[in-house]
Amino acid sequence: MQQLEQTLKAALGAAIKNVFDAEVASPQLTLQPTRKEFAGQFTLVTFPFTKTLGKGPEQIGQGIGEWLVQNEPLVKGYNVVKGFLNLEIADTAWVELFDRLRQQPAGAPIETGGPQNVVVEYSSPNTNKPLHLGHLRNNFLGYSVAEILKATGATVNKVNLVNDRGIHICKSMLAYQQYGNGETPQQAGIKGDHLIGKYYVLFEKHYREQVRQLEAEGVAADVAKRQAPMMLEAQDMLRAWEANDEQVVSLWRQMNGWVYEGFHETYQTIGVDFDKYYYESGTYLLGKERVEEGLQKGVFFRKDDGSVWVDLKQEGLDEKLLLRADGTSVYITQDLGTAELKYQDFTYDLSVYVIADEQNYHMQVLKAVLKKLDKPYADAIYHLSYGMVDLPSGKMKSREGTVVDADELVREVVAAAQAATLEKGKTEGLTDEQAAELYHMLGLGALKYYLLKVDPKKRMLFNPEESVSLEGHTGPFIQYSHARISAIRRKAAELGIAEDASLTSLTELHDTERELVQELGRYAAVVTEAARTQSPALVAQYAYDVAKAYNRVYTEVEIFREADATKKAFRIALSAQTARAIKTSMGLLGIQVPERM
RNA sequence: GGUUGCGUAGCUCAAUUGGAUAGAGCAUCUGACUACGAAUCAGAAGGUUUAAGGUUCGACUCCUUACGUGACCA
Repeated sequence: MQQLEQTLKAALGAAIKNVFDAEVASPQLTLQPTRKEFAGQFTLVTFPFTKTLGKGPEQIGQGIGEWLVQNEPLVKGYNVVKGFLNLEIADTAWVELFDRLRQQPAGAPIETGGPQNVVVEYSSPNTNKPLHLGHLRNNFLGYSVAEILKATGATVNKVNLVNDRGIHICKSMLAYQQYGNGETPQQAGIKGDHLIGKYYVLFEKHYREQVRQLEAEGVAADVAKRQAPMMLEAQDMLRAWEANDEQVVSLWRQMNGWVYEGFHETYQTIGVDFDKYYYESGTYLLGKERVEEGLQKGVFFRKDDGSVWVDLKQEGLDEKLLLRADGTSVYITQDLGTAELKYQDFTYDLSVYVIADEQNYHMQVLKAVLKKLDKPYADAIYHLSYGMVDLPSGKMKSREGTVVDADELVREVVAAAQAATLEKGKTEGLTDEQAAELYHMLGLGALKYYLLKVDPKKRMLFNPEESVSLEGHTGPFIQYSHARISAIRRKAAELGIAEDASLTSLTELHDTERELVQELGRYAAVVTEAARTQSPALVAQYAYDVAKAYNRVYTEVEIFREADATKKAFRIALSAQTARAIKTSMGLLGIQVPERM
């Protein structure tokens, strides 16, 4: 389609030169798709030229349109509505475009001139509780953005930075030590991450009890929170951990090991993966070195109490703590170390951090601090800041128990897909194993699409009923379209109709066919834009548009009953190409599509 | 208090980055299966784009103010 637009733009330039004897820079010639209610496929807005050409917008449109019809074979007709020149492109051009599309090798990179060596950090869980709905949006986004960037020919490494140390981890450990009786995931019959989550909750429960007790004894609220025995013990444990206390470290290893097994299982289930893991326990010391470096360079300063700060007022930010008075690290300390490690490992020209928008300020600070340190990789850092997921009941709050657990949610969407499939009686001829695979594909397709179709930057509402819906603007709608096309292709194969027949004798298209070809032609532009803005939502919308356009063709024209052999061959080829477009764009979202459903 | 994001149909989301009569899905109503897969398609209804001003050929989009709502920083 780019070629087609290039040719058109060149012709438009020539038209303006010939009719109005003026030059217009090519970037000023912006073509947009013609709105449905008017004839044509491309529209030129002529308002911007009224000044330079000294004519009215309609006059300009008429002049250009007339010249194009006379001199440019691509343009078969035009109409002018106010300042809009609508161009009708000859069907032969659309057939040629289609022919080029289907001959493109699968997986050929889309050249965008964008970054070539990318690191995408996503997921990045804490090891004190299982993954929840918010992590799912994060995971699906990260995976999809990585795939989209790969499609532009970039080398992409997906990394997971595990937050495996700190006071919150010690809380779970402490509760386990006190109430666990050596329980293991195997004994308890639950996943390791859920087991640890259980003890984290237990900590909170007993801790709050102690705070209440102290308050009842007349201790002030903030003092009670700091002085509660369990909090003090957790802090002791953190110090012991940092001092490498053998017993504490060994418990930490054991419990984190259980969590990792649990996470791994979840990652496999939801179909995401990582090329490399980083652990904050392995990067925070390097971060401390960077703080030292900043002190030596004189870009950081030490306060009287010994804490280390950076002044970012020049950058429009504030003063920021980098190291506590007791020498222990804060979040940003380890982030400095991780950024450096990642650069050592991958020498990226783009480093994406998939992190919720509540950390906007933090990420600005990180980038600014790295710039202060004069790190070459500071500018390559990009915060893919996504909005939080709300529930119909409001915000998810772990303290109020309103958190939607990821594993449970996945089970529910798969069960819903199973129920719907059984109700429709579509399991005929499938083995139990194939059926289970299908339910999984559909359930996850619904959930992933639901979370990815919204602009990442925006906060979104999670409605449990809509997330498992299989109709309308959903993943399963698109999957269904693919399955239906597959049925057609199977039949075509049985009938011996080739998908790559020559189409040179085809000169006329049905309106719906033309619209579908135009959709198919947008693919490269959509991926380019999605990569630039790091927005899988654009790809999600595109996959839907393609499926929708195909379904219209399907009801409007006949395929196997078509008498004209060329038209029949074209429709089979169009079906095949549509299936390919659906499969690849859904693939960029991490969603698989079935052959039958 | 300071910084910052958001506000579009009853609900959930779009709107090619300043372009035409603001589009989809859900929900509601109507129509299309003895056909190639109805998890589909077609149609109806639904809007002062929170409000008021401003910028210009043109504003959901940019600017100002107010209101509502969220996040972050103390």
